[in-house]
Amino acid sequence: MQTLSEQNYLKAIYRLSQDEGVKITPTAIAESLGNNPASVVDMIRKLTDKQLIAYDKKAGVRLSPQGQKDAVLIVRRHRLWEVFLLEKLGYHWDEIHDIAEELEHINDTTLADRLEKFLDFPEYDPHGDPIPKANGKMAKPYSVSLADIKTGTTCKVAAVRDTSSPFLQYLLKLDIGIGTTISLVEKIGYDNSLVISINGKDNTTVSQKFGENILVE
Amino acid sequence: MQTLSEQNYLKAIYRLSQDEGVKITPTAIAESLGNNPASVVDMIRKLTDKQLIAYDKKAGVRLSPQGQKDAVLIVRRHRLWEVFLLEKLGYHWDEIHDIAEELEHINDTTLADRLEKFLDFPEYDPHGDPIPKANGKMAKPYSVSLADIKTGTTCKVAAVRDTSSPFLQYLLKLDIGIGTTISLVEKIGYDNSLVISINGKDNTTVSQKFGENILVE
DNA sequence: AAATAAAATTAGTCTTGCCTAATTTTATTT
DNA sequence: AAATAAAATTAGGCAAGACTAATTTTATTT
Repeated sequence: MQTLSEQNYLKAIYRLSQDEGVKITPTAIAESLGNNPASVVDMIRKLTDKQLIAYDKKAGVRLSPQGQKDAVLIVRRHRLWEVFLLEKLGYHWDEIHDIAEELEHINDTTLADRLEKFLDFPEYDPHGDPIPKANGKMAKPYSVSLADIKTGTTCKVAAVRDTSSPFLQYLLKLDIGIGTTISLVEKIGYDNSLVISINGKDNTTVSQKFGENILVE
Repeated sequence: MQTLSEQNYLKAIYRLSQDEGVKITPTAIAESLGNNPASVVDMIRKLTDKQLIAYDKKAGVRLSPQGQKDAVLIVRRHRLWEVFLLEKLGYHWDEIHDIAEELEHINDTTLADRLEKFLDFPEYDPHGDPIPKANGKMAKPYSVSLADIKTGTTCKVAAVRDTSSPFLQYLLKLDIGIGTTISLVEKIGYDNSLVISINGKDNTTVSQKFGENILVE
């Protein structure tokens, strides 16, 4: 098994690899973890030695089959714990990420499977991210954002891209959660702000950045 | 807050301080953690600087009020997680200690309290150890062992002193758990072995060490 | 009380995982 | 293509937390 740090690197690389066609560079990993690129180079060497990743200057960093498996397991644990914290312990969705970030590292052969069963095999976590099954398979993540849809369309919130507390608290204030109905009333050409109607209520204007962080179906 | 290592030292010192009247020496701590005494001396300095312990050559190591508080909180978390693992996830009592050992370090202001509520405020953990309340108070631990009672007496298993997997698996094989009725039929003078009857069934002979690790009421 | 044994401490080392500063390599402009 | 900017890498260092070996202090025997 890996150290805590190694696991966090694997997770970061996995997350970056979700943006298909984007090369995973040391700098990108460094930014993602808030570390110095020099530290990343060290860790790339270590993870390469352990055969968890492969690094090629041209292609960037890629997870090996084993690295992929390990990363997915960490993500699985993270998302299952998030469901537990929300559903069983009554946390709000803006409070669970950081705690799950610690819980995900607890490693026991049957823990994730037992937790999954206890939670009745949830498909998605409270932020709308699909939960990998024990075999590593999972539903396709949502990918269409509120900023992508056509003016006049109505959709439902399926997931959030940003799981940070400030963003989620803002959503709470706007009364937006998973399943909320949103209509895109107008796109402001000047700065791509979005005028939306939440659950059929009065119009609200939100930024492009905001819209990009809400995934819909 | 403390590092993982610091927390483990606090916990070890707390555990040792449960044997009243016994001086807590660097060597004792080292043995308890499987570390080298030299490492313990380093950590004693660090914890002293942080005012979590006080060290006096004569009196040995003692927890400060803050250190005591922190240690009890770790124990509280450990025992609550053990209840969770057994009752909610269906683990057996010989499997939970090591997992709880990791879970206990997860630090969030409300996590332990929420977990306690979710578990319906258990008083004892699956090994019979009392669970500290949020204010640090807890029931008195059981202290009379099977080796302490008089021949001919019948009692109930209240707790186990040894929570290691081998011991608990042995108990499983003997069909002994918390609440099991045991009668002490005879003490063998030669080596203090105990002849016992479990739940009124045929006699079994167990060692003195075994008897000392079973606490009864 | 001296001799011996045990415990505590110090000194120095190692690994992990991070850092900064300097340098080299690769990309992007002009 | 040369100049410049950005990214990657190397070198050297630091703190935490462990270790071993050597030394000093304290306890226990004889």
